[in-house]
Formats: sequence, C-alpha cells, structure tokens
Amino acid sequence: MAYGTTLAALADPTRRAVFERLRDGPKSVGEVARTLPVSRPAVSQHLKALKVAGLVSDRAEGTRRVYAIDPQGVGELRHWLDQFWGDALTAFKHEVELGEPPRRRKKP
Amino acid sequence: MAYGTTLAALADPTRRAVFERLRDGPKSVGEVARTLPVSRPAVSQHLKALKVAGLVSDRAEGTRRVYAIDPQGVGELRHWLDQFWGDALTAFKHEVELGEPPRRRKKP
DNA sequence: TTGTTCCGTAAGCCATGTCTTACGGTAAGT
DNA sequence: ACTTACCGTAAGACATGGCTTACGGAACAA
Repeated sequence: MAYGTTLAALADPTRRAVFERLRDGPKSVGEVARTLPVSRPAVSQHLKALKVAGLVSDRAEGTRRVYAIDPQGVGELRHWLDQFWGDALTAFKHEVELGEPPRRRKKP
Repeated sequence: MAYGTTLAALADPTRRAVFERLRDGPKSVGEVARTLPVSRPAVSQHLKALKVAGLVSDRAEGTRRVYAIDPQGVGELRHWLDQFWGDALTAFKHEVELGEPPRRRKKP
C-alpha cells in the first residue's frame, strides 16, 4: 500500500501546486514559496510529505535545499492504476450501461 | 483540473477499498458494504464521490444499484501523471542527486 | 564574531471530511 | 394492501489535516 501515501500527497491542491512547480526543473523552497499564496513553512511541510511519498528528492546546496521530482513515485502510481485499466473493466462498464452481458443467451 | 477530484477520491483508504472491490466485476452497494468494516450508507457516500470523479458508473437493477469501474477517470489520471514521467525529469533527478548537471563546464 | 539568508520543526487555531444513526422512497413478492 | 429488501440523503459527533506565527539551527560573507 505504498500508493496510499502517494495518492494522499497528491490529493491536496496546494501540495499538488508545489509538485507542479517542479515540473520544469529543480527549485529551492523559497523559489517555490514565492510563486504560491502560502507561507514558506507551509511549502516546506508539503515538500516533506511529497518526499515521504517518494515523489520528490532533495539535495543540500549551501544553505539552500533544492527539490526535484522523483519519477519513481510517479511510476509506482502508474503501475497501480494499470490494474483498473484493462480490457475486462471496459467490458464490465458496458455490461453495466447496457444492462446485459455482451452475449445474450435467451430472450424473454 | 478534473484530476483534482479524481485524486481526492482515491486518497481516502476506505474509498479506495470500495474502488478496489469493483476491480473483479460490478457489484451492488450491499455486496460491497458486507466486505468492509463500515456501514452501508458510508459505502453509498463513497460511491457517490467516486461517481462524481468519473471513476465508477452505476445502473439500476430492480431495487438494487450496481456499480462498476469507469476506465475513463483512470485514463485521465494516467494522462496527467505522464507529465511527470518524461526523460527530462529523470535527468533533473540525477542532477539533484549528483549535485552537478551532467555536463560540467569548470571546476573550482 | 557578528550579521544575514535560508531552511525545518513545534504549537495552536480552524476548516474539511468521514462515520454513524435516523428517516423516506422505490421495487418486488405474498 | 402489506411486508420485505435495497438504497440515497440529512444531521450531528468526531477525528484529521493544512496554515500560521514563533523559534532554533546551519552555511556563507565581512
């Protein structure tokens, strides 16, 4: 259930905004906080949650701390999602919408 | 930002358990509730949230109501995740871990 | 050493969301 | 008509989680 932490991390809108700020390259905490309507400690807490979830990685650069997206966490989430992406599920959906299985045996 | 609702829907553990119960085929509300440690109204509310998020679809079958996984919501989430799955991001991660860009210009 | 900049953490307030019980409504059977 | 089975919604109690301010530590410069 590692994807539980990952999904919870991406559920919050502000935290997702922090995550998306890192899409075009690594950034420090202050750089991200300046582009968001929340305080810097809030961004720091969000980055910690993203790190625990395996979505970002950090590195010390002097007194600054640079964060970047870690594709591993994204990959695990993708892999979990594929369980619900099969052809059988599409068939199930049609079965529910039509009210009958695709192949009918009798007709009342 | 349609994926916001989708991510929020999958963030809750109980709701995710409801979603996973539908992985091996459509089920009614009572059938799902019997296999979970929560009440039936709770399951009903979770299924409503999953429906709004585009993750499940429902159909009336007599007095029962059958729910099934809707691959569309899963697909949208996958598509959003692909933004953070590129090669450039992997390069960014290495840049952060190594402390230097792959190609160094000078050496102090 | 002093000062500055950058950051993480703790404590508290407050909003959000989940669960329960209670109720009403629809469909099928007797 | 009456009963049973199944479901959705409302209201309230309760826990969870995000945000802020305040504080302390680490690195670089003068």
